[in-house]
Amino acid sequence: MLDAAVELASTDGLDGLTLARLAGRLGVSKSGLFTHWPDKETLQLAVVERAREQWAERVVRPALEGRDGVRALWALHERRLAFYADEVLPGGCFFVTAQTEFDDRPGPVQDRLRAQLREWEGLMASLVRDAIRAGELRPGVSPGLLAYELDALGQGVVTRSRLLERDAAFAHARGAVLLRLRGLCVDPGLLPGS
Amino acid sequence: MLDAAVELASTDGLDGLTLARLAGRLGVSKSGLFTHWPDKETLQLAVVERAREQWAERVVRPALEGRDGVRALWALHERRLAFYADEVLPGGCFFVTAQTEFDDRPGPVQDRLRAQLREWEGLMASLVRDAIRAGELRPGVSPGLLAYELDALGQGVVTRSRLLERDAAFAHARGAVLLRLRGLCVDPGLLPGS
DNA sequence: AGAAAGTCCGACCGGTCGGTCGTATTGTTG
DNA sequence: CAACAATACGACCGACCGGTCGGACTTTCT
Repeated sequence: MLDAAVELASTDGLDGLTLARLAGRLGVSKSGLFTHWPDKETLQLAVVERAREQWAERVVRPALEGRDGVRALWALHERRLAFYADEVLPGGCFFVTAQTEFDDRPGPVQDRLRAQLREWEGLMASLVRDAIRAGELRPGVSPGLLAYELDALGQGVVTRSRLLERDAAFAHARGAVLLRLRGLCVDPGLLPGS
Repeated sequence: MLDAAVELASTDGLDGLTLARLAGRLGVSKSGLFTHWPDKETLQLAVVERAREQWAERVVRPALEGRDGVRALWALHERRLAFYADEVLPGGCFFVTAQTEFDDRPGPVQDRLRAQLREWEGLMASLVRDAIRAGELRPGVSPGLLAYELDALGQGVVTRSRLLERDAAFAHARGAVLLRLRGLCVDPGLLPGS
């Protein structure tokens, strides 16, 4: 049920997500939605939470299982690109849409999105720290900076694959991170060949 | 006049840009707007065009004057960050908002945004080619890939500086591109020291 | 069986949206 | 001074927004 809402929100935004359209898509009446959520903002918060679960299920968990350090970082990036390429969400990425929409609109929704972004970058930064500690990455690399790079390079593919040449955009997103990680890796064997 | 529209659109999006609110902000009546633009889509197109002019005036032109190659690439990035840091637009960046909003909404507005994005990345890619030809950058670097990297790393700061720690976000955006260009530069003296 | 609680519905509310229209005002031209 | 185009206006339109409300149906508990 919330999955349909996440799909709609990924294309039209959390605000463009209309109660009437969501109801129509679910085959229920608009007032029926109010049985489960008292108002739109509460529904938006539920949608944000569901999007997080979906991201954890389809990107984070499969990428991290059995991996750590640099291999986990790379798997995270590849899973992310696969999530976009498979068009799991029609709008590409819920978080890109929602963060852009709410980055200058204070309130509970922004607070939740901020916390989730912090958690996501924190995950990557901590994987970087693990990799340094394990001797996989050259010491001296800033975890926060590298997390920013990886996230920005991954995020950039969403609009670019839709507005410009799709295949080239994905190739760039993949190649950029691969180049960056290879440059920092003590043992290049941890990363795929090409 | 269109400047006010660009400002509003940078925060609320091209669709969230309401005729009534724009009229109120300009101190004119809503119907007065229809004297100049037949409908909202025409106004949106005019806003997109005005945003391009503003970007050309405040970022591209000052960055390119008297520079070329790597120095021009770096100046482009620093001008871009300054544009964001100075909060020229209350929403941070018109193009980030508009591209995210219209990347899955076909039509004349999307076509225009696509053309502008192509032009922007094309400019950077061609500067990269110039730099290679001039011997400033190591040969073998892909202009398209590097343009993607520079743009993604610059774009990422917009939402991140608003949702996370502002200063850290700008430092990351600056440091990431500086590191990347320094790694490719034959003569590091072309770039600032830190 | 019957009361209570949960679920969902259609009808409706005030407000805002993009857009139209008739009109008043203004500046220009003969 | 009169005629005319340009400009701006308030009033208004149908559509859609988020949200409310009273009633119908179903399930559960006593």
